[in-house]
Order: sequence, then structure tokens, then C-alpha cells
Amino acid sequence: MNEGVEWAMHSCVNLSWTTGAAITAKRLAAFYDLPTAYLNKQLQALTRAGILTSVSGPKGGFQLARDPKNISLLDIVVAIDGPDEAFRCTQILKAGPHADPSVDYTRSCLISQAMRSAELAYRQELAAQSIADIAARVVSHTPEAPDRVRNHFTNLKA
Amino acid sequence: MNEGVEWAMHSCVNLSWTTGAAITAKRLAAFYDLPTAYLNKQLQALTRAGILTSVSGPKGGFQLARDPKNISLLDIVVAIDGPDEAFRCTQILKAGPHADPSVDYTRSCLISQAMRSAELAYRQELAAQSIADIAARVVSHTPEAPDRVRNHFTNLKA
DNA sequence: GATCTACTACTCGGATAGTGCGTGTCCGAGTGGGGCCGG
DNA sequence: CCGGCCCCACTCGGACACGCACTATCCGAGTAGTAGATC
Repeated sequence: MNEGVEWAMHSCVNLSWTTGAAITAKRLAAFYDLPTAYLNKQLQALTRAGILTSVSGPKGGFQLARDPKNISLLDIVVAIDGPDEAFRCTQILKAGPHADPSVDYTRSCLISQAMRSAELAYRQELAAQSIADIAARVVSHTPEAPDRVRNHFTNLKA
Repeated sequence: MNEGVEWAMHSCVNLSWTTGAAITAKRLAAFYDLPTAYLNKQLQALTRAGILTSVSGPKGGFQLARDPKNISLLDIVVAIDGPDEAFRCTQILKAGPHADPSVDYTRSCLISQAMRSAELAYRQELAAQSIADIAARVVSHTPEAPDRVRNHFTNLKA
């Protein structure tokens, strides 16, 4: 899995606490000491996916495009890592003896089915977790976290 | 995910129907028109993982090392694709402000926890499916499949 | 004729190239603000 | 003094190298069977 997924998730949680002002990629990267240009690339992907909104120029930056409650971890994984499933059925049964060319073995092959059901369980688990959920649980564990994040971004010199 | 996982699973199902005799990599590859040497590499991985047993020389080949009921799809995925999880937490919180160097964020980071729980669901789904289960469901759908496979391997000229 | 031995053919096993994707970086397009000039 | 215009600095966006892992392949190690020679 793409490493940028982790960066994107943490950045989204931080952005959920800094609504109203756009945060630049540079500041988001500095927060965790990440390579700025590369994080910018991931944020672009989130923007294309409709998770973030971006504005260019001075006073520009990124912010969440919608309520954190409506941003699931699955949304982020799909945006960064792509929509393809990890297991891709190549329908090798088509090359075997007694194969029916008209059958879509992606659906009928039992191995393909088993792998798909496993990935479905994975995706459902991720779809059930929203950025808001994560943020709330962070707060319940470290109540001062949102203020720390806000101060870190706002108190920084222009 | 490694493409060889698909090959390995289908080959294991076929091997579950040809107990008693060792099948060579060449024949297993010919069954689905796969590159012999590369499939051999995957079978080696299964052997190292203790899923298959191999014998060299004439009359050599591979066969299942244990009852198909005790070979889960997860075993095969781990053997071919490696034991690492897809999402690897790099503990970027360690680089953030107010970080505690003594904390293992792989455990305490809520994002890491969420990703781990999702992968756990994925793995549990795979662990619950055995090669014997798959083979049985294939038989219930295509009862002649085992005989076809046996004949395909035994009737082939030496 | 039987037995031991050497050879051959065949298979697994690991070491060796080729290639696509993730990783990392850079420069250009676009934008808002600030300074300067003119009225 | 006030308004408009121009320049500049800053940021996102996409285009450009680099490295690693997956893909694919080949040759050597080891073994079983067989043919031949010897007793």
C-alpha cells in the first residue's frame, strides 16, 4: 500500500480541526517533517477525489471539502491508492481445460469470490470509520490535541 | 498483491485432488498455460512455508504437505505475498510536536489501530476459508472436476 | 543370471536480468497582495 | 490624499528522474531409474 495513505489520513484529521482557514502543503508537511512536494502530490489526489478543496496563490492551501463525518477512511485509501482491489483475478480458468469462453470467471471462480469477500470485509471496516470518528477518539484520549494543532498552524509566522 | 497468489491457490486446489502422486511444476503450469519457471518459484515459496512437500529428480514434483482442511487461503497469501501488512505505520506522530519518544505509536495511534482492525477482518475472512472448502464448493458446482483434473495429470504421457 | 556401478535424464532450488510502479523532486501556471505612479 | 495599475512573491498543479520490488528466466545441485560390466 502507498505510504502516502498514512500521511493523508493524519493530515485530514489535522484539517478537521482547522476549519475556516486554508493550510498550505508546506505547513502540513512541516507538522510531521514530511517531504513537502511529495505530500503535495498526495493532497492533489485527495483534491481530485473531492475530499479536499484547494486554492492557489498567497493565502492559499487545502481544507476539507465536506464534513469530516462524511469522509471515511476508505475514501482516502481509494483516493491515494487507487480503486483497484489488491487481488486481481486474471481468470486463469479460461486457459484451463474444459473452459467456457463465455463465462466471466471473475464472478464464477470460487477463489475469486473468496478473495473478493475478504476484501469486501476490509473495505466495509474502513468505510465504517470516518475522519470525525478518529478525531473524536483522539480528543477523548488527548483533549488538548485540537487546540495544539490549531495553535501550531495559526501561531506560525506568515 | 503478487499475481502468483492466484496461481498458487488454483494449483493447491488441483493438488488436493491428486493425492498420492507428486505433480511436477511443468504439468501444473501447463494446466493453466503459465510460465513454468515462474510458477516453480511460487511453489518453492509454498514449500518453504510448509504447505507443500517437494521431491527432486525423476518421479519428483510437489504435493500438499497436510490435509487441505488445514490449509487456509491466508496461509497461501502469507507464503507468497509475505507476512507484512499492507498498511505499515511509520509512526509519523513521533516526528510531530508533543511526541513522546517512549510511546509505540504503532499501537496507540488511532489511525494505525483502525487500519489494523480492517486488515484483521480481511485476514480472518481468508483464514476461515480452507482449500478443502473451496474444493468442496467446486465439486458441488462441477462434480466431474476432480476426475477431470486427475485424468489430466495421470493420462499425460511420461 | 545376478549384482554392483556408473551414467543419464529429469526435477527442484537458488542466483541472475528485465520491467512497471511507487518514491522523490523540480519547474511552470495561476492568484492575491503590496508598492508605485498619476490624478 | 485617493484610486488604479503593475510587479512580485507565494501556492497549487503537473511533468520529469530514481530506486525497488514484481516478473520472468536460466543454469547448477540432487536423485531415481537404467544400461552395462563383472563375478
